[in-house]
Order: sequence, then C-alpha cells, then structure tokens
Amino acid sequence: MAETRRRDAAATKAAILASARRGFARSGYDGVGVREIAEGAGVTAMMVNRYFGSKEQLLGEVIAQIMAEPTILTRENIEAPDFAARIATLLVDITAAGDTPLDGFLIMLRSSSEEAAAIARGQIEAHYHRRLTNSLAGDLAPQRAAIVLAVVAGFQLMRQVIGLSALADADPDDLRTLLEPLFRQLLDRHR
Amino acid sequence: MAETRRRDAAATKAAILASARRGFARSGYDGVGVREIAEGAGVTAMMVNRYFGSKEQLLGEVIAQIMAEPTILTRENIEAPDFAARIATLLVDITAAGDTPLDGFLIMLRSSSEEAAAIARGQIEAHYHRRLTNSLAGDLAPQRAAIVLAVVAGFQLMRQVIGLSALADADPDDLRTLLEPLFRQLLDRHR
DNA sequence: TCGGGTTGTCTACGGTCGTAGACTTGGTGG
DNA sequence: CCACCAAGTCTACGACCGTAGACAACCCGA
Repeated sequence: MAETRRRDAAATKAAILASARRGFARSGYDGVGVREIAEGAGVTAMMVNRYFGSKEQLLGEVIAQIMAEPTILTRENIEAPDFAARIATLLVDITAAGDTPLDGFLIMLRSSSEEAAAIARGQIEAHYHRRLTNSLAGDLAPQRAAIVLAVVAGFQLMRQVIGLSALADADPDDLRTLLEPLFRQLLDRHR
Repeated sequence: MAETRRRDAAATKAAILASARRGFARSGYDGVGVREIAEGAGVTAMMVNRYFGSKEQLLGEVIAQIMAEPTILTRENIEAPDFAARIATLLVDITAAGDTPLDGFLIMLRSSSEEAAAIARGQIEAHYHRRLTNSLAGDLAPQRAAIVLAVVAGFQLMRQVIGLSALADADPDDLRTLLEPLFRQLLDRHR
C-alpha cells in the first residue's frame, strides 16, 4: 500500500478511499484518525480534506462505494443448492481475505450509535434482507432471512469486534462445519 | 440524577458507575468522556480517576457489574435437558421485554476501541463462554459454545439494536420455532 | 525550455481528551 | 469545640483530533 505513486489525483483519491474503508471497518468511524487514514494511502492528512472536504464526507463516499458493489445476495446465488456452504465459507474466510465484502456490515457495527441505528436498519433491509427474503421459498421467509443476517452479524461481532478466542483461533474448517448446517436449516424450504 | 448528595464515597462511586453504564450503552466507550460521565453523577471528572483509577478500569467495573446480574446463560439453564427450547424462549422473551440486561450488549457493540474490546472479551470468556463450554458434550465444544453466543448476540443486535422489522414485529412463537433447532444443533453432542 | 497550474507537504490553530497534583471543603470522633 | 482525615474541586499538562492556509515540488503544454 506504500508503493511509490507518481502524481496522480485519481489514484491518490482511490488510495485514500481504500485506506479509509479499511480503517473504518477495523476501528469504526471514531476509532481511526485522518492522519492514520492518510498514512495508509501514502500521503498526508491534508489530502483527505482536499479530496473529500471532511472526514464525514469521506465516510459518506466509503458507504456509497460499498453500496454500489455487487453482493453475493443475488437470486441465483441464494437459490443455488450450495448457498449455505458458500455463505459459510465466505463468512469464515473474511479475515484471511484481503478484500472484505462485508466491510459495510463491520462499519455499521463498529460505528453504530443511537441515531445511526435507523440508517443501518434501512440499508440492511433494502440491501440484504429484502433480497434474501424474496429468494426464500416456504413459510416465514422474512423471519428466516432476518435470522440468517443475525447469525452473520453475531458471528462477525464475536469474532472480529470482540475477538472471542474460540472463534478467532479456531480452525476455519471447523467453523465452516458448524455454520453450514445452521444456514442450511434456515434457508431450506420451511414447513 | 443531580439531586444534592452529602459527602458519601459509596454513593458517589455508585453514581459514577451508573452514569458510566448509561453513557457507555448510549455512545460507546470512546463516545462518552469522563467529564460527561462525572457530570451525570454530579461530581467532577477527577472523581472518576480517584475511585476507579482510570476510565478503562471504570469500564471494567461496569462490565463486571453487568456480568453479575441475572442473564439467559445461567448454569441451571445450561444444564437443563431442554436447554435449546429454554434458551430460545428466554431469548425471545427477554428481547421483547426491552429491559436493561441489554446494556452490556450495547456497550460491547458500541465500543470499538482495542482496550474496550479486550475487556469485553475477557468478561465474556470468563463468565459466559467457559460455563457453556464446560456444559457441552462432544467435539468442538468451545467453538459450538462461541457460536451459540454469536447467535444470541446477533439476534439481539438485529431485533433490539437495529430494530429489523422482520424480527421486531414477528410472532414470538414463530421466532422460537426458528431458533430452537439452531440451538439444538449446536448444543447436541457433536460427532 | 520554461512558466503555470496541479499535487502534495509543512506548520499550526483551536478544541477535547484522559490524567495528575495541589488545593479547599465538609463531616466527625476525641 | 476543633483538629484531622476523607471527599471533592481547580488548574493545568501533554497528547491527539479535525481542519486550515501558506508553501514547495512536480508534470505538462506551449
């Protein structure tokens, strides 16, 4: 991330955005400073304000970027027979992977405050819960979809935010083995 | 909260603890300052350091206080033969009640700093995870216990904190029906 | 080649944070 | 009654925060 980069406004702006995304996901909005974000992009803190106006606007662009990305929660993925295994694998491998598709979720978790809960609820329902619900067959689809998200959120919370050692140090294969039947039970046609 | 209190070390210490608990639950460890906490207790900021040593130790005592209160995961519940059904019922009922055992969860969720997460991790592992692990038969007991806690936490997060409508407005019986087999799968002897 | 605008840095300001030591005030036991 | 220790306040330090304006370096087109 610190490779020498020639003067390139677009590349610098993208580097700041990427560093901010990593930082917000790791420590929350208040947990990371603009100097640290800038350092991760190989520039000084003032570049953040020059390109994004303020730290708050930077957060807005990070969220906008995440929301614009494709999600695994497409109908064809959800309806695939191995979706339970795929989401379990994705969830377990988040830490090792350099790219983190669930950054948005982590940022919401770690930056959540009283007034942010409503925003988070709206975005979760629009971008995650509705897609999942529409692709589930059987009864109680909204509730089952919500519990799937709850399991994902709880696992992330305990493993990445709290750092519960039984999850942080566990063999990924074991975690997959335990998570997959949970998802399968929720995703399979109910009743 | 600001009633005049005569010089009383125990009462002042309890007032600081209560104010800190409210503040941490509302804004997280980093979101509330010692001056604000002290003001909520009717004293000055230095009282925090005099009675608790540091803000970090204050958080430790707040969490310790919460951990000592009645909770879903008591030993007698864990050792009951129908624990999966009971924990599903208790989880749904307690979440619906909207009471203050949620404080501890809110604090952990909204405190993203490293030292706060470390304290929360230590308390969870000492009080919840260890009891649960010791009561589980079969392989992967620590991992299964941790995922049980993750499901509990995720459910509370989505239903109570985020307020996901599919969970907040759901019929409690339906939620119980969906949660119980998840817990049963994790709690029953594995392999 | 050589300005000129873009790109990035340097220094600094006002504010808030957690914390510390010296000080003042109050309640109480002899 | 009054001295004394506990209870609480005052002032301040050093560090970090987001932000700002002035300044230097670089690249490109003329």
